[in-house]
Amino acid sequence: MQGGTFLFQLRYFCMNNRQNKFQMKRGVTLKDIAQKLNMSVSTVSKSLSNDPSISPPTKARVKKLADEWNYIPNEAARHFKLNRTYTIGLIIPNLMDQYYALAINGAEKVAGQHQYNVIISQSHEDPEREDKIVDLMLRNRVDGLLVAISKNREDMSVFKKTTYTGIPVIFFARPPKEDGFDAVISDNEHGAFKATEFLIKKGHKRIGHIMGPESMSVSYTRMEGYRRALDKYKLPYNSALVKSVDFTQEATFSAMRRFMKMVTPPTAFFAFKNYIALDAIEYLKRKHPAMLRKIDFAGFGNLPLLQYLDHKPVASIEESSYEMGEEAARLLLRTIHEEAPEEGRPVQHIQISCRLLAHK
Amino acid sequence: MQGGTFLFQLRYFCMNNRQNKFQMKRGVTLKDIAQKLNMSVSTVSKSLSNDPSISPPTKARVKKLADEWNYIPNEAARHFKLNRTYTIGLIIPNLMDQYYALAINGAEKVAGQHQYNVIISQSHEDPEREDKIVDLMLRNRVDGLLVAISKNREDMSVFKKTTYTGIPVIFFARPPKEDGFDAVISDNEHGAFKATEFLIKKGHKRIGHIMGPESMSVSYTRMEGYRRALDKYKLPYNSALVKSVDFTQEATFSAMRRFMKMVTPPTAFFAFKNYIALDAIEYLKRKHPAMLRKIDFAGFGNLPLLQYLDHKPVASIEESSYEMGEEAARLLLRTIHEEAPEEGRPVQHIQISCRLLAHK
DNA sequence: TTGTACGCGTTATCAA
DNA sequence: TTGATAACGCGTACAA
Repeated sequence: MQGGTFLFQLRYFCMNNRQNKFQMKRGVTLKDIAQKLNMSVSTVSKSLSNDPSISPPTKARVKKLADEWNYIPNEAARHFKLNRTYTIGLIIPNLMDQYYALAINGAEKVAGQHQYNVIISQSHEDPEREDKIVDLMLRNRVDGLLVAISKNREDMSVFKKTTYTGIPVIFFARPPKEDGFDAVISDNEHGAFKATEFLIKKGHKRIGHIMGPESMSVSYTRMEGYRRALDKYKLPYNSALVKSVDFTQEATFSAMRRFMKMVTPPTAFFAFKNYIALDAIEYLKRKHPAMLRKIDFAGFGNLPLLQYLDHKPVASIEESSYEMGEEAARLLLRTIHEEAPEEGRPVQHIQISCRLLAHK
Repeated sequence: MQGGTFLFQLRYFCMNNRQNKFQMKRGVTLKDIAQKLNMSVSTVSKSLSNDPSISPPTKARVKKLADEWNYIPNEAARHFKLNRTYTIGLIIPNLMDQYYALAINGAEKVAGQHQYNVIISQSHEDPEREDKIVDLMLRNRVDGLLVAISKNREDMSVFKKTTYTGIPVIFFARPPKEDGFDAVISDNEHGAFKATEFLIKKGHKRIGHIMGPESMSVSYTRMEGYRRALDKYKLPYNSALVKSVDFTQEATFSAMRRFMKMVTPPTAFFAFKNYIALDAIEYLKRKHPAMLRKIDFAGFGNLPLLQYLDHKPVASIEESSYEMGEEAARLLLRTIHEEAPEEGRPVQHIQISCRLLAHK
């Protein structure tokens, strides 16, 4: 059924010539097959789904023609009837961040295992854009939403609305500040603790923290871990050693400038994430090359690109974002398949533990 | 219309209590609104689409209730009727490659501008998996396909079938070996020429080429550019200086091992792409640290991560993958909206020119 | 063993 | 100005 079939296909399409491109036939339907074979649509439908009530010869005829005509079942129609699209929407800040790319892989895997499609969209850290994406996805009737919210998100009403409408939303990586939402997150506090502890054990007494944006709750959680580590090892906490950045290179440069201007700058930094640490290292390269080898960094995110770097963090907190994507998707599917989502259900939280990874 | 509305929503959902979770109502419909207001569905539909034949008071009543009940139009149903899903499928080898991540951004932008959704899937360089993805996407009736084929793809029949069925396919970045397919690609030969020329002008006389997989046509195109540059500058072409790899680190290491074993190893390399150059540099770091500063690399792909590297290629060929994604999506949408796709149409090719980018 | 009828949410057409 | 009806592709309960 190679070339010949294709030509036949072409003829077939030419036959039902509809002028309007928007009404153009886009694929063979059960009806087409039924007409050709002089039988009813339901017989064709049953034949193709191997219904035992259909006689083998009939089945054979149907399957033969379906094959020749290259029939492809229309899942959209099937789902339409079921009132579900078997599609989940995935909203992330940025595809270029390998962390999210990995999480997507995990989510896609789980979704695929359950015959779900995934549609991905990026907020580019813009809450307004995020709102539009949610709206678009709801219009397209995704069965659920997987969201790593943009860093400046304040108003959670869109997501509340979504949940109340019966479309479950699972947050991952970046939980909302507000309580009451299902979420899958890393064990951020413990990870931060371990990273800081690693630096302390390496002998550092004065450790700075390049904190994440103040608009994100994770920033505080990680800061708390940093603080707990200092406490445990009887090091003083000094708020001057904590500076918040917004992920832009400029912000990190500016923070580093202020750090390095101090009378006694920190000898090590725990960074909210390693993309930030890389910018901080870049700053040292440009402005304080002599310090490069004296200052240690540790941060979240064991990025594949780290392997190529000469100057890199001494330790990373491996966040298992692939696993997080998997877990988030699993939780979402579970929620989707739950009975009676109207009933009150406890908020679900899943924590993925982090691993400390010393480099070199 | 905050909290109160939501509660109402809840009650609303509880009222039509259907046991079966698969038949559960998932959102307010036109019918619901029509029933409540004692009018026909068509009136409601027209009111919401601002049909001039509906009286302003009626429109107002409808819109008010639609708002209160938080009506969200069901695009799936709408598309179902129109026989199109306003969704395009995007198949790439790997999301972790920033090159594709950027291309996706470009494609998404253009698709979004035309109210199209994008569903993304990764082949992970596995043709079989790619086949399954195509099948799945066709079952879901995407309106068109954007594909960067996996490196080992030999049999193009799936895509032929797709095209003949009336679903346009645009290839990008990696065109098929076979002719006859629409594609958007970089000006690979010229890019390769410029990269090699750059190395020559830097004084190198013995330039190796770490070639891409032999299964990919682009590999030959880039090799041709390399060869043309040698020719132009009267340097001898030596097939021993060309070694093909398959993107794995092991393959690149092995190629470099053979290169460095030569009596006079190359003093510079033109790499099929910079991810390969990075592995080659990594090899030198481990095995020939002394040579690190003496050997130059140039390759395709100006990756954002390059900025953080100490040892990096001296030049990159900027492929404008964002632009390529845009162009590919544009071409696809144009093809989708074409009248009479049955008619013979010349194969469409778009070339994106590359820019040489010297680093540091 | 096969066919008929219906419904999913929406829009377009035609009738009232 | 509004309403009734058909249609999109499919599955299924029920009738023949």
